[in-house]
Amino acid sequence: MVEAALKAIADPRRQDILVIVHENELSAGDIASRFDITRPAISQHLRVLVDTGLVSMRRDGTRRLYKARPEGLEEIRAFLDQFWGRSLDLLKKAAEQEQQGESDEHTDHSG
Amino acid sequence: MVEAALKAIADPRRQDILVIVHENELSAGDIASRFDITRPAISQHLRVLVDTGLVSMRRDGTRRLYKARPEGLEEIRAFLDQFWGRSLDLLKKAAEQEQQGESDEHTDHSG
DNA sequence: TCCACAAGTAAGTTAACACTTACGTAAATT
DNA sequence: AATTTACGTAAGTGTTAACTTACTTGTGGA
Repeated sequence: MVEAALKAIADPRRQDILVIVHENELSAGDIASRFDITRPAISQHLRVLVDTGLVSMRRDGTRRLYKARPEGLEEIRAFLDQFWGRSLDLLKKAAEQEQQGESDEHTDHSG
Repeated sequence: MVEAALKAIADPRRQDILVIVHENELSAGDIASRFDITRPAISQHLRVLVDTGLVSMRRDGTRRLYKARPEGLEEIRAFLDQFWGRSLDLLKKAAEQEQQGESDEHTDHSG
């Protein structure tokens, strides 16, 4: 379930939508008007975002209002936290030491 | 660039790989042996993980050893943090209050 | 140098997905 | 009830990507 949210947030268009509905609760048409793609396409993205719990929706007459759902993002954060067992802090320190030994990229794979 | 990492981590197979190479530095073949899919498939996943900075690689004779790169994950976390402007805390509080008003799912979309 | 081992690369296949246009649906207006 | 407004759904298309089976590359040993 959280995996679906991760997949959902990986899409750049949905990222943009999330940013837009972050502070403002907006209608589907309003959201769509800010993009170059068609309204149905936005509708489908909104569907994904609602299904994965990243956005909530409520009806207002003939319109549908969407807004970001902080809990959804929080789930992703929690998932990433437990992802490699919260030993992140330890590994981070190791990484900081590593930084002094090598100042280049992570791997060259040029051969 | 971070977006690519997000996309990379969204894949369940790569998530599994990340977990495996989280604490142990393993060879490509060793990693592949833990999955049902073919070795080339794993090789391609490893390529993606290295390219997005989530995993590092070093050569050891004829083998190639992979291990998780905490910095990569950290970048994703940082991205999510700034994603909706760190006002997450405020929204989280709002969400906690919201919990008392509604105990059901985020949206029903059954109509 | 010839062989074996470890791994990446190429090319092709299938499925997923982000789109499109066309159509259906439901609430407000007249 | 018919119309308008706001939106979702259906069906089809092109592209991406996760796989497969072959093949190539590179390292170490006899």
